Amino acid sequence: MKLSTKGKYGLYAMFYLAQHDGCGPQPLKAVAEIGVSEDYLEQLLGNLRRAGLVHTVRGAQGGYQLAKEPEAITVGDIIDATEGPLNISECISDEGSCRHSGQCRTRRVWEYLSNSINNVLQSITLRDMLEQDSFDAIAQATAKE
Amino acid sequence: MKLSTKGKYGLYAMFYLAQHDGCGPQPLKAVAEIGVSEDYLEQLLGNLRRAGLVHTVRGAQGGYQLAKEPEAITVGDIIDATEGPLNISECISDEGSCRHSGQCRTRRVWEYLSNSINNVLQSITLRDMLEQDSFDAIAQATAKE
DNA sequence: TGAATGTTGACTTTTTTACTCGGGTATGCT
DNA sequence: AGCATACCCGAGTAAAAAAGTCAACATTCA
Repeated sequence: MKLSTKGKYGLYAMFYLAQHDGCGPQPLKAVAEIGVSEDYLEQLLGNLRRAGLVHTVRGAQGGYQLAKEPEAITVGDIIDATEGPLNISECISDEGSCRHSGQCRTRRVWEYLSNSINNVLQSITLRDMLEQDSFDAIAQATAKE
Repeated sequence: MKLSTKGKYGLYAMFYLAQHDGCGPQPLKAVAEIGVSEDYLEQLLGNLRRAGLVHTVRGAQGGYQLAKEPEAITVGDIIDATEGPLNISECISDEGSCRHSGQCRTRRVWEYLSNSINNVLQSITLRDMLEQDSFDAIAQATAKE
């Protein structure tokens, strides 16, 4: 189970925009400094725009900027917009795919897992990422022993 | 982000073995009733065996059975054995891949997410799945609102 | 008008998934 | 011993998804 590059670059890009929040629109070329080709990044920012997370200004001196305050954007929002909704098992989205009795028990496991992941992703905002201490407080709960 | 069929069938198979725990070795043909070809299932059970989760008996009247008590096997163990270890971002496993300052902030997010998912997966045992009430108690904490 | 910048959809390449297949090895039964 | 019932292993393959590229277009500013 892993994240695709879309979610990864998507978060890099959004964090970049959060760091430059209030400095006017950032052109694609600047955002691409995070280490991804402009052509590919363009697609991701398109998804983020359609999800209402970034605002764009076309034309010269245009670019991308956050559509909301950093505290109003969660990591979950970003992953959702770039990777599509979390789908651990089609068992959860497709009602018809569960036939065997044994499978219904596992279905509850996927459900529980999905909920847990979503809760975690929704609990972290871009503001938390900007402020080291804020994130530390969140992360502390589940640190490795 | 999604699970592959390996993890899914792996859990189905292990749950099947848990249901037949103490009834002697279950032949591949019987386990395949969960709805997967014998050829494919064989691979998955091979991984589960190498991970020490199932015990096999070769020859006639042979088959597969749990290597430990159901309460000693977690969903995390099974996913690990069949899908390989959780790898949200190579940022966490490969030390060299983190160069930009912005990426290091996101790295902590992946770390936190990985830990959270592992905690959830490790918290559910096959015994919990066998006993409905036991699972309900675990799942209650993160139910949807 | 022209340079800078975002928009769009199609296309290609690469990687991963999800299998299948064939030949091997071990064991129990008669 | 011989045969049937099983598990064991690694190679091969087709389909799908991911990752990235590209070309033509639309918008805005100076």
